[in-house]
Amino acid sequence: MARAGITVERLVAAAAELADETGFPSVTLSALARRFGVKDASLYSHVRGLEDLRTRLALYAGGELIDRIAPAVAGRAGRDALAAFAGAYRAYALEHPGRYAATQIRIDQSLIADSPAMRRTAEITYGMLRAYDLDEPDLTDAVRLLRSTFHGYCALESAGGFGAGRDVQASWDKAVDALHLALEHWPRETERKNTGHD
Amino acid sequence: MARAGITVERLVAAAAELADETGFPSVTLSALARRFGVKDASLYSHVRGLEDLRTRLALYAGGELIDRIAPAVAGRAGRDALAAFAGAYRAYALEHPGRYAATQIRIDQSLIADSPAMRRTAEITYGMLRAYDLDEPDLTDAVRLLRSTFHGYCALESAGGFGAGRDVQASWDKAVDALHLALEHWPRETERKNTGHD
DNA sequence: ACCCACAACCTAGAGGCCCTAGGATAATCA
DNA sequence: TGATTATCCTAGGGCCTCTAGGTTGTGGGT
Repeated sequence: MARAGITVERLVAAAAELADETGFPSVTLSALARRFGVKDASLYSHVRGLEDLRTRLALYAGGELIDRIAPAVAGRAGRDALAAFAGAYRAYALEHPGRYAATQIRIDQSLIADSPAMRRTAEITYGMLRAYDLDEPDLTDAVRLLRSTFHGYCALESAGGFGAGRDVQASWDKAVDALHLALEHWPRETERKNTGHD
Repeated sequence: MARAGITVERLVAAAAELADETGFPSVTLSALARRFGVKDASLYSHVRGLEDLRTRLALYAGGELIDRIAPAVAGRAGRDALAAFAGAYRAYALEHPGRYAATQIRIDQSLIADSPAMRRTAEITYGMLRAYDLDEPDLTDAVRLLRSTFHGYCALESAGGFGAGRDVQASWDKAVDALHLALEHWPRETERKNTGHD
């Protein structure tokens, strides 16, 4: 009997496609097995279970996302960098709704910590904020604000949370402008407190 | 055989409790039936199915949320109103993670449109922004920014997305400050375009 | 007070999912 | 080539949704 030639990598890649096609919640071991012409029990040789697969997918998508953002931001600073970051972020979220949804799931904090993608994301984000000349804890606060707004906007948009009356791209551009403005005139902390790289 | 006395209202209320206790994804018809000491098939007399229950829960939670926000905002304007809105929003999201998660699910747009909770939310949100003297389409853009940031922050926070290094409440206060600043110095549209109440 | 109709609940069962245990076989390597 | 290992299998348990159709408690009409 010919073998399907499954590897963890192929499994995760197929899961990513499946997520974008049918939505993250329906990336299931059964569906994946079906796609490989294999019984679902067979997948347990490659993956510990559904949760394992999903976290792998999350890290995979997180890597893809930052691989899109990094070149967009490269060589830019200030407002340009912010706009590039935002644009790449949202583009990925819209093009790959399933993968993007995967990045939102709760993951063991330790797994996140030593994921190269996450380190790279932190580097690039904090690097982008250098132009605004913020000190801790304002830096961390600013990062949290950016992440929140970007994520919130994409989540709401791809969930159909915005009405159709106003162009969604235009609102996004405005939001980025507003964030740039907020970063430039940031309400600074007078005294320095502890840091805590997000 | 004594009857359990189930109604749609009791069902949704129990689902809300269950959501907060064990997480939104595990609010299931079986679990709910178990809680009422009833077979799961019996619930189909009150609810069309799982999706029906979940959307009811979403609308219910949305109503609770705005019922928290409304009194907090009442009688305030400008920064005060914004801070009150933000505080009530986040407090609800943190106290009732399951219910809050329910509000995030994708719902038939028509169901949302004629939900009184959503109308009330729109009223209060746009009312709160009156102090900033924005015209359309900036108004809608501002609403989208606020919703995005609030939702994104709460989603990330309750998903454990923020490191422990910096106080989460302090970052939130800073974000609200930054939003207030952005609203005050909003990059206005020169020409008027179409409106589209979100 | 009684009967009827309806709503509330039941059992039975199909189908999908996750996951475990243990068996068969293809690929690989000594 | 023969042994080992990784890949895939069948079998089965548990939990889930949902449908079809049967029974029984309850309230309204007479």
